[in-house]
Amino acid sequence: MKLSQTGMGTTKLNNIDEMYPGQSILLQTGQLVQYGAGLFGYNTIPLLVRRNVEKIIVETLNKYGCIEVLLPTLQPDTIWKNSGRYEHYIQDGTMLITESNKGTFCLAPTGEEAMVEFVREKLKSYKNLPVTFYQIGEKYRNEIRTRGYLLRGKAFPMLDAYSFDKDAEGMEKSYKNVRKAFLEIFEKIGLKVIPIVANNGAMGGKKSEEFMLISEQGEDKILYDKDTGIGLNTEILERSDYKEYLKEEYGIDDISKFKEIRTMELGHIFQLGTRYSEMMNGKYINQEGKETLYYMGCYGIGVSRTVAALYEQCVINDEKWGPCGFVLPKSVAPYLLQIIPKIEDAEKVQIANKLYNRLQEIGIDAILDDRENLTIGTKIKDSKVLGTPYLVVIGDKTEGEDLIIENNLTGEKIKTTLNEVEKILK
RNA sequence: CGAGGCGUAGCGCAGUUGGUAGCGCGCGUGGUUUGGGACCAUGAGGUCGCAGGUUCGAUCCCUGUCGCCUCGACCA
Repeated sequence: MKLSQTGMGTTKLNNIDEMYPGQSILLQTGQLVQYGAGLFGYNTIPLLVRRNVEKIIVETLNKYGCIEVLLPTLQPDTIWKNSGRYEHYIQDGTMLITESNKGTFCLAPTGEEAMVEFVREKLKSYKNLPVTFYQIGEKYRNEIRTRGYLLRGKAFPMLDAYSFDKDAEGMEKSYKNVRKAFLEIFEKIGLKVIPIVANNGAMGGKKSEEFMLISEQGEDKILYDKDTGIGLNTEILERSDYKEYLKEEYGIDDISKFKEIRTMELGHIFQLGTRYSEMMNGKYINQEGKETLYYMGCYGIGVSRTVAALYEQCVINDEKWGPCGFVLPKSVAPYLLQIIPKIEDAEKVQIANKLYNRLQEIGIDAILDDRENLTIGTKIKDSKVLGTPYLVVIGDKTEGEDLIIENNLTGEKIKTTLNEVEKILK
């Protein structure tokens, strides 16, 4: 990518939001654009980060045997009326609807209804079970109060997965499968996320866990035991049967040692049992030829929230400048290297172009800072604003094709040559 | 929906005890620069959120309204 073509200039940072410095920087530098409360547009780099996160999710779930599909977000109101959730979601204002001369349509806040409709045609026999379908699609929730930019918005991409099983035992197995996949996903992305006991709340069902990132920026409070790694959402304590619930479903006896910490909920998984199958008449034909209710599980990851959490986590907090940019982890950084030539020196520009073209040929995306009238210092700062993990300056100190690659995270400088750069980037 | 705060140039902000507006950054042009947000000169850019009211005159005062942010309530 040639930086001059992106329109993504940078600016001096001012008055960074103390609570969410990362997203504040994204907004001030035009990488995110706000359209209203909880409504955001993405410039190319955050968009590509989001795609990379989605790619990790897709590849991992596929590896765990899940099947990707895509369901419509704009849905006829009938499927919500049939499931009985229409009134609830309209009353609490969560679901947005749009009227037309062809009837009323709902902007789906979640996907259970659509998924049960989807499998109705596909999973007629026990021979088709078990299966887990998933999609990554935009969800719409008219939140009463948005919060923390992308952390709680009104329109956001969400991974939602649904497992269908013959019985409770199968459901437990599917649940564990996705649970493991989720842990792997967050590990690959580079976020230390812990699964904790959650209240299954409005979703009903049996067992439920949330995938939490420990962070003061989160809106959840959990009780957590550092030594055992076991935690639970404080919402649980509002249940009258919480002691039995913890003991029976999770084998937790004693929570006296647990300490309260703040976290950000990035994912949530549920064992639904037959509750939704009953509501939506989701049935298959069993071995005896009888119609039987599915045992379902559902699983979600807030994709944009994960991207926001990731950006917030990799903010550079400079002693002199304060929060002044990012170093994105290599696992999701769309561009690994920022090439900064001394633009007035034709020879250096030529070397920079050669490097850029060569990397492009071998499939490594780099940013070439071809903007004029900016000092090299400014461009180095900008590599951090954009979150690029490595930078190389091609200027007066550069001799021929010998290059010095700088690691933006560690500050380490590594000598290499134009033809061997990729060895360092890997 | 309860409580508080804020709406002035693309971004971040001043300001006018009422006489239609400035600063820094960014942007255009000319020049000097170029290894950790360079500098000089010169330009462009605003219905001061919107609507009423008071006034000779409102961006400023009053009323209403809309939008945004934070805390609370709520929440797959």
